[in-house]
Amino acid sequence: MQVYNTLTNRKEEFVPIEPGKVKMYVCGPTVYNYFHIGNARPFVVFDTLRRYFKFRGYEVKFVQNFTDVDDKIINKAKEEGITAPEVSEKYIKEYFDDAEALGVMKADVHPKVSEHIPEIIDFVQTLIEKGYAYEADGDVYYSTRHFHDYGKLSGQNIDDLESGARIAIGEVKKDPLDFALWKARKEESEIAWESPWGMGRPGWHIECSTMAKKHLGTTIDIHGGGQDLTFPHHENEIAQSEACNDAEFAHYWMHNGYINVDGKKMSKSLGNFFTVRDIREHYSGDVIRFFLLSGHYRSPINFSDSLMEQSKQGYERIATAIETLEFLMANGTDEPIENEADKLAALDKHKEKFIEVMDDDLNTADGIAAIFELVSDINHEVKDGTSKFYAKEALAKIKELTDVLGVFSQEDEEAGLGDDIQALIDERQAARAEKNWAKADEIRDKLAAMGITLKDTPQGVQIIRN
RNA sequence: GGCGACAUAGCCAAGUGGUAAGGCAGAGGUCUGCAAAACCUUCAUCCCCGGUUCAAAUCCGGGUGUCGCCUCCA
Repeated sequence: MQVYNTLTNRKEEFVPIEPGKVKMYVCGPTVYNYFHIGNARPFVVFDTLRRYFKFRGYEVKFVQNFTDVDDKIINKAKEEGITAPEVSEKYIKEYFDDAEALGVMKADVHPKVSEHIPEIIDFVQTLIEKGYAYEADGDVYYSTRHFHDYGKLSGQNIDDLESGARIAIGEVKKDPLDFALWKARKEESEIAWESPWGMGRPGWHIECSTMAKKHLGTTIDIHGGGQDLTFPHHENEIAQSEACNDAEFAHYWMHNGYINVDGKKMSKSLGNFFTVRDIREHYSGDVIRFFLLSGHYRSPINFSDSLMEQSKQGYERIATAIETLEFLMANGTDEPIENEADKLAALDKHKEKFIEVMDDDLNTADGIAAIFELVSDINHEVKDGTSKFYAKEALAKIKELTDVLGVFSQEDEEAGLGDDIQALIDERQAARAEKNWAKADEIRDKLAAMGITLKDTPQGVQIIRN
C-alpha cells in the first residue's frame, strides 16, 4: 500500500515496523464542545484507514487521545460555573455519541491527559536532564534550537520561523520558538497537579508524545491528524519524542485536508462551523460520513447544504440497491438465474478495483466509484428479478466494501410493522386488485406521510421505511 | 516576508505521459394502472501562454486566480 508521508512530501510504500501489524496514533479532540464537521474529518478518515488495514489483514492498534486538560476547557468551566473535569466528561460522552453516529469505531485506547500526569512529568524531567528543556518560574519550556531536526516535518527553516514567533505576556521563554511543556498554575481555582516545578499542568504538545509512547512504544508506524496540526503541534511532538527517546517517533505522518465553507477553512475562530450534532438534525451520520469520504482525504472539501444533498442522493442510490437485494432475498425465485455463478464471479472485478485504488493512498473517492460500478452491474441483473441466492451473494459483495468505508454497517433494528400499517397495506392491495386506483393512491400517500414508501414490484410490494 | 497546496462538465470528483472514471442535477426513452426504483440514450478535451515529446489534463518554464500554514485550531 502506498501512503503519502508529510515527512517526505511524497507517496511511499507502507512498510510496518512489525510485519502484519500497524501502530497508529491520531490526535483526538479537546473536549470542551461538540465537534464540528471539520473536526470530524480526521476521525472518519483515520477510522477508514484503520478499517482498510484490517480488511487487508493487518492487526491494528489504534490510539486516539482526549485532551481533557486545556485552557479552553478551563475557560468553559469558568463560564458555566462547573469544574473542568465536568466539562470534559460531558463532551467525551458527546464525542462518543457523534462518533458512533458517524460509524467511527472506538479506539483500542482513548487515553486522557488527566490520567497520564505522572508519565508526563517523567517525560518532561527526562527532557530537562538531557538538556532539551529548562524550568523558569514554575513553567518548563522546550529549547527548540537544541533539537537539530526542528522543522523537518513542516519544511520550515528555524530561522524563518523565528521572525514570526512571539513571546506572549507572562511567558518567560529564553527564545521565542521555545514552547511550554509544563505551565505553572496562575490562579488557585485552576486545575493543577503537583510537580517538581510546583503546581501546574502539562502543555498541549507533551501529552501526545507521552501517551503515544506509553500505549504504542517509542516508535510508531503512523501518526495522523489534521493538516493544521503539522505545525507546530506535530513538529513539537517530534522534537519532544525524538529528543527523549533517541528514536524516530513515527515512520509515516498523514494529514487530512480541511473542510471549507465558501472556500474558506471552517474554524471556530471564523465562526463558520457546523457541528456534527446540528448536521445530524438533517442528515444521518452515515450520509455525513459518505460525504466526508467522497473526496480524497488530502484535498480540501467544501461543505454546504447543496453538496450534502448531492451526497445524500448518491448515498441513496447504494441504499436502494441494498434494500432491493434484501427484499429479493425473501421474495426472489428459488430457482437459480441463468449463469448465476459466472455472473457473481464477474462482480469481483469491482472489488479488485476497490483494492487497487484504496491501496493508492486511501483513494476513497475512487473506492466509492468502484462501489457504484458494482451496484450498477447488480442493478442490471436485478432488473428482471433474481434468485434469493444471487441477492444474498450480491448483497454480501456490496457490504464487504461498504463496511470498509464504514457506511451501511450499522444494524438498523428491524422493528416490525404495526398491525394498523399492515392493515393499510392489505387494504391497498385489495383496492389495486379491484383497480380502484384512487383509493390505492390515497392509502399510498397516507403511508408516505407516515414515513413508509411502497414500491410495487413484480415480486410483490416492497416496503421501505424512511 | 518564509513554506506549501490547488485550478477537470451546471455541481461534486477521480485520473499525473497514450488519447477524459464515478456520482448529483438536466434532457429523451423503456418499465409501471399511476408512481417509486431500476435500465437505456444523451451531457467536457481538462485556467491562460510557451516549451519538451511520435503523443500531455498529466512533464518543464512563465502567467493568472483561489486557499492554507508560519498564532489556538482537525
